[in-house]
Amino acid sequence: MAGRPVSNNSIRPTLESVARMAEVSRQTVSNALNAPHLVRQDTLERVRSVIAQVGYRPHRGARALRTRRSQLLAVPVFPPVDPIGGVVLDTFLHALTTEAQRLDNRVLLFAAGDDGDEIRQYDELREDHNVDAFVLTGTHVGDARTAWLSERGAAFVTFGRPWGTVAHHGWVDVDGAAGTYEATSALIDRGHRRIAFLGWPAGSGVGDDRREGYLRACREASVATDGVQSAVLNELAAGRAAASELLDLAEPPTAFVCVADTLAIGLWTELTSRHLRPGQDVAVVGFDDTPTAAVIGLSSVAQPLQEAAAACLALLQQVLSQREPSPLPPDPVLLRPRLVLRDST
Amino acid sequence: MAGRPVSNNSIRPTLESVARMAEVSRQTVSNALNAPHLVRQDTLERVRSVIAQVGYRPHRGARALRTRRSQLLAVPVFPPVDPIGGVVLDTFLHALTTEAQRLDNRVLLFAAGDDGDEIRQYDELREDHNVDAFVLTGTHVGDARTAWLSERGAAFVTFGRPWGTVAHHGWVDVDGAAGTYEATSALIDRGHRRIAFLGWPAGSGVGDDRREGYLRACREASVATDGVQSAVLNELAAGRAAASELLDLAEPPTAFVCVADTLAIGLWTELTSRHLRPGQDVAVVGFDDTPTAAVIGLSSVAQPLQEAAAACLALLQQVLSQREPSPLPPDPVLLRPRLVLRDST
DNA sequence: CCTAACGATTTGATCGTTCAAATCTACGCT
DNA sequence: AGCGTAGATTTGAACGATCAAATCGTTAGG
Repeated sequence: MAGRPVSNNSIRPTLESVARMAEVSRQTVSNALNAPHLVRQDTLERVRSVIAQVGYRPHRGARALRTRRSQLLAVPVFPPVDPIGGVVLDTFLHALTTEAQRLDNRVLLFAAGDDGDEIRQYDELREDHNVDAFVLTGTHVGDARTAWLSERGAAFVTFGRPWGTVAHHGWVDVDGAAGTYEATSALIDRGHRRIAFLGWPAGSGVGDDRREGYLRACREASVATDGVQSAVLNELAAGRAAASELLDLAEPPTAFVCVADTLAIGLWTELTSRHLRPGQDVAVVGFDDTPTAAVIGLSSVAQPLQEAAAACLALLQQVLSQREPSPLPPDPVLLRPRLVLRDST
Repeated sequence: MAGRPVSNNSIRPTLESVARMAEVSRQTVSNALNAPHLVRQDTLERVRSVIAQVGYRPHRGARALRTRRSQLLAVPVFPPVDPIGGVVLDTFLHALTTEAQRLDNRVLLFAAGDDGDEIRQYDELREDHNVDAFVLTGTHVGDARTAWLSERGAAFVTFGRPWGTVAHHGWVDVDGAAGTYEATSALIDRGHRRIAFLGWPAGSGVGDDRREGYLRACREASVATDGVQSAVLNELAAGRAAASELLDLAEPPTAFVCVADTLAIGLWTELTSRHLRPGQDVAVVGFDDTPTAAVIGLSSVAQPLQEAAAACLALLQQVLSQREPSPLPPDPVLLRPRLVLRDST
């Protein structure tokens, strides 16, 4: 049975102490760890056995000081706003943390208000904390943050496309249009010909993208879309009000595609108050596959957040592996979301 | 006179470079920063002006290597489970991050499954990452984590009482009983004499505590509690089912106190499906004041999460300021929650 | 036989800071 | 003058790792 790490002196083993014990030099131990191919086989085994025996683990602070690499990833947290959809970012954060751990990295959190504040944080995190890279979320039109980071040659990826500009950096995103296209198509396949879209006001990137998928599916199937599109803020009450209006039409929709679960659930409350049963009387599909959707049986388009997080880290590894800030960014990753069908469809 | 205008572009200023420029030694600059009282007034000013001029900021990695203090706080993240109540921990995490930043610290995230896994993470975070302290959430009966940390003299606080044992460590918690007591009393004041409690199964610490407040308020007002108490898992569906049962009683409750918003909302769905209007036909009070509660107009008991986070950091500062692990922990902090009355009461 | 080349290993310097101890200066006191 | 002392400042040595260059031992080539 392999020996468990022996706590010899309560004093933490260092490269030096391991070296003495294995009767080699510091650097050989270091090589055994970081560049094993430079070490002769028998020496390697001897060193490794001592390392295992004393339970040596390199001190990351010391390493960071020398290499200027901290193995730290900075990620922002936001004040909770959206009661339903907020969980998306939380899930992403959790996935990112897990993935980072797998790659022997860690996530350093920071809180920021506006973009300017966030940029100030970047500066501090880079300069003082030696953070290797950043993951940005919530990219928007005219994003000042990416420009700032690019100028300084900082490594970063965004979860979200660089809306409206050419990408000078790596990014990962979910193909929202593909998601709503699939959702809408599924409704059409089930015979619906009057399909409404509960969306956000134009100009939001994400919202426009998701609406596009709905429109394309309808166009291809020659389903009319006039008068059955709403554009409201991402709030339960707003969703409910918009839904109410659509249901009052002379020819009300038989199905709804929603830009987000938050709006879908707003619609849901309106339906139940009208004694309309979701799924039987009116079909509904949301977006984001929040836990709430799962609980109430709402069909929804699920973002592959785990994969998105993994992709972000893969891109970062790619960027970080290059010595100097590369002029051309890595290929962006666009992930396909998955339609989760439940009782509401 | 000052030396020639050194164009130290692009290269980060260090103690050494600042020292040269101010014509003093490294250590004097260090003292100017960390122990100004050791430096003569005029020297201090000279040094400070150079620091400001070149924008010097100490390198935290180097400092950490020497002082064995990283200014880092490790906090766990959990996979999102509770769609409604999960936001509580998120809010707490955000508050913690903000507070930590104010105190020139940062939050390092880690993901863990079970307690054993979490303990393995502690080890790594302490030994390899030099993390100064931990904040634990979700304390439970027979918690293995606190014992492990205490044994090793690690600095930590828990957000949540050490249920069932004597505290060997600092903790911050919210007085759940006080919250449900206040909620129940408010219902009694409004004339309710048949008040149900939607709670969790016994043995959960938090759940028992909150139930206790309800029981005390009823006892003091001679309101009966037999047959109107449920104990179910923290899920919407479970809450709804339990509520349904209670509403079917010969003499159904006119008011509900719920151990969590999740159950309250489960009850809510049952009410609306029975055409009972919350607030008018049946009074409801939840717990946690989640955004969902705010949206639908559900009265709820709000935890002061911002203050809780601040209190956690205050306790940690206290613990960390002592040279050696103190035998007696700092005074625990028990915060009073706040009853937020809305339409449902 | 000499030397070049290569693989394996060691040595010295360095990252930027703080700790611990040494030095220097000025001043008051006998 | 000599001495002790406190305050201000400097010096050398860590902290624990990696980088860059030097060294050593072997082997192959001419």
